[in-house]
Amino acid sequence: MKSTIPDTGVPIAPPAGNGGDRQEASLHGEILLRLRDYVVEGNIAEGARVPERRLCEMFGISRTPLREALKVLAAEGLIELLPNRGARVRQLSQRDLEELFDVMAGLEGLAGRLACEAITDEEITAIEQLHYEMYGHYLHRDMHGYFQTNQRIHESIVAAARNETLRTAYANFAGRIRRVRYSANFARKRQRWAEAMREHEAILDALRRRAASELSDILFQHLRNKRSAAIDHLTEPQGEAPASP
Amino acid sequence: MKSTIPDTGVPIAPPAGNGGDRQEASLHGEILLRLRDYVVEGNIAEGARVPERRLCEMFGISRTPLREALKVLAAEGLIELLPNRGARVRQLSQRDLEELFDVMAGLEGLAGRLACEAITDEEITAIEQLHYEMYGHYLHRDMHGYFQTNQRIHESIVAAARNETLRTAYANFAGRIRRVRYSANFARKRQRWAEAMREHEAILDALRRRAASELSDILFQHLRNKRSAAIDHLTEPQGEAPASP
DNA sequence: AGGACAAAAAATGAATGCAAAATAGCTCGC
DNA sequence: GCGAGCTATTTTGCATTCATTTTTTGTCCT
Repeated sequence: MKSTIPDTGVPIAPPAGNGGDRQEASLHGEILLRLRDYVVEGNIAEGARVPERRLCEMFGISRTPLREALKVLAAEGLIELLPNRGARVRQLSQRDLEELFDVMAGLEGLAGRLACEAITDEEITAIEQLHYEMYGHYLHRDMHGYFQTNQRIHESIVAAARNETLRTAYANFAGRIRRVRYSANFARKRQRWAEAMREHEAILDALRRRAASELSDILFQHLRNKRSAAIDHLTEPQGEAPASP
Repeated sequence: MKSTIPDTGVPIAPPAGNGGDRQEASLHGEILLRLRDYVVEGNIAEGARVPERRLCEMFGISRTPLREALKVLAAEGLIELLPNRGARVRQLSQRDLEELFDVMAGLEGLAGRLACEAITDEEITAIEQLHYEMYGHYLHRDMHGYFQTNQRIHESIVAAARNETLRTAYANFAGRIRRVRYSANFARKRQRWAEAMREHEAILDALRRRAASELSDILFQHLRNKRSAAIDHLTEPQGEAPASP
């Protein structure tokens, strides 16, 4: 059987040797980054307890900085804090997911609107490149590649909005959804896939024309449709995904 | 006796008697709410240090829960945490304000869009009532009343969106801006005021027709114009506010 | 045997203690 | 008189400790 927390047996991680390139002076900041990733990547089951003690050992720290990080993650909506009963990975109901997708849709729509005001031709060209790359993945039925490129496109649009506040909020909500996305890959249906490609064409077109309101609408609808696909997938998960033999 | 708190001699604030109707089981939660209000209401100057020790005495608690609350407020963007140098009230640059207003504009646009899908006739009637009330304030040049009613209208639209996630995010960003709003009251100019009233008419009209995209556009633009007024006000603060010598 | 109650164990929430860093204060030199 | 350098105080960050609460375990009664 498989524990919710993979016991690596490893005597803790290097205190300062952070895996990525980012760095944090304070311990709680470092822990926050690592713990957030740990949760977002789905290392703890939905609704399962977040064991303070275990994590303290795992990170090689005391409870104080860990608990500080937990409070922040709770504020971000990744976990829940039950009084006197510890932290649990937040369970997203179908309604929660719908709400999250709608907020993401709104933020992307906003990003598109703002991007129209500031985006350069070079940036548009770059997005076009990504678009063709994604089309290639689509033709080759490369789900993973498609997904990644798709994400990069949306991130490029958000980046083009030139709004760090928006960027941060977007990343936050994306993290909450990603937790789910790890377990269930949406958009498996061919039909939806083709639709998504057409929508992306429309996005590019509106972007080229810097049609702010129109782009905002299209992006919103695009995410809305993603939402439907995702919810459908959760409702009837046996859709058509031929699991690897 | 019931308290392990070292008697500072100061009566401090009532431990459980919170001013509002909300309640929090845990101390850090309680402190978080109170400290957030304390900062949002502008009790600490922009960029000023947030004195841990002082606040601990003020709330009658130890540093642990206070520091947890500080971490959360930092995550919310209200304060900044400088490594080994304590917390400071976040100083919002003009650019930060622009970004915040744009995000608010996007969220309100989203709220309007979603509201069109779910709002009831009764809710619209209620908003119309508020609108007339606000119009009265406008005619009487009652800035404060106008502001409050205006806020209630926007909150009503957000509420009508039936999206708690959006509501929470909206409240968060609104808090960040409110901190500034306390010090500088925007929209002092008569012209902008009249414009805002007209925009509100258009908002109501679109809402009645459940014209989602249109309402989204109008709300975005409405906030965008508010943004301009605010920024203008900051740029030339000698507008008509007689600062104390 | 099954369930209820009680004691033990563990986990949580908050306070305190301690080392390191930063700020302030002070002396000394120019 | 003024500034550089050193020391002392304060402040921060984290670990540890203590009091409660929850959860588990064991026992007893029906």
